[in-house]
Amino acid sequence: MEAEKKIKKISYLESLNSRTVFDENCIIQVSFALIADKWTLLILTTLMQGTKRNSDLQKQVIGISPKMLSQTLKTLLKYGMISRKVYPEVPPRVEYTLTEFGKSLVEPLSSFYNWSVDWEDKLRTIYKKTKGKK
Amino acid sequence: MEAEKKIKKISYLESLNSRTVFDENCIIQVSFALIADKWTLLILTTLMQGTKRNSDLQKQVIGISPKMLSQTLKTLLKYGMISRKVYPEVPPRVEYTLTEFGKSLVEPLSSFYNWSVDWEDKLRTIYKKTKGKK
DNA sequence: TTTATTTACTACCTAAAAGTAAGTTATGCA
DNA sequence: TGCATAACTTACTTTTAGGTAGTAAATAAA
Repeated sequence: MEAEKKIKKISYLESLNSRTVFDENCIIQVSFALIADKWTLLILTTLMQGTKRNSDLQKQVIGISPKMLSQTLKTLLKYGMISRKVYPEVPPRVEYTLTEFGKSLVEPLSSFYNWSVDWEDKLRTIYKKTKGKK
Repeated sequence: MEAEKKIKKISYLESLNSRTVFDENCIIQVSFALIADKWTLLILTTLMQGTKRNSDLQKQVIGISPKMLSQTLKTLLKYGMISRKVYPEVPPRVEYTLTEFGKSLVEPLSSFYNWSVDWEDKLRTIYKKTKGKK
């Protein structure tokens, strides 16, 4: 990224004054309300690798139930973040792909991924201590 | 950011092969399990503005209940992402500040913030349609 | 016609998250 | 001691997330 663009980008957050209110009129609260949950972010991250079938996702996103997978895909479809293509085959084949809107999340999600890698030891220690419970 | 660093950073995600499994041994699943929820991310984003008191956060993070605020702050304290300083005054004053670990989230959170601003119209349309319900 | 296979949906249930409201602690000073 | 106030906690209730199991659609091949 060019230094110029970087400066512009960080400035959004720095432009907030200390009395900025984060309500539903604030776009960051809106976006967190829509996508800030574990399964949604994991599925989006997985789809960044490319087109996937339902069964691929079921294999890759360990721990997700078939119901949550279908439900989350349906929501992302409704949001326009993924597209769905059905192949008239037997057995049926359905493929999910990120739309341009979905792909726009590559940067924030990569950023989170990098952060996780950088702080891996610390994060694992916390996770063990809390056993995933907050 | 220098182009070199940028390349290194994006490569974490690109280095995954298409059969990578996202289970609890995968660091991205661990980090999402710990912090991927609306209130946690909103409080962290707010604290990126600097030190805040409980009552400041209550005023800025619209919609959060006092219980959720206390609870989330307690969790972040346990994670070592924020520090807590009590001033022996009347009435009591307690200030919360991001630790170095907490500050390390500036980049991913800024990235999300920028994304939200870039897609503001689309996000608001979705939010209205769904009324925040998934 | 029956079978096989993937996807998706529904109904029912349990567990966890989160809201409400009331009460408690901590604090320094009068 | 009593007070005033911010910060915090607890008990209770409601809401939402999530799991399991069963079923249906699709259709080519047996």
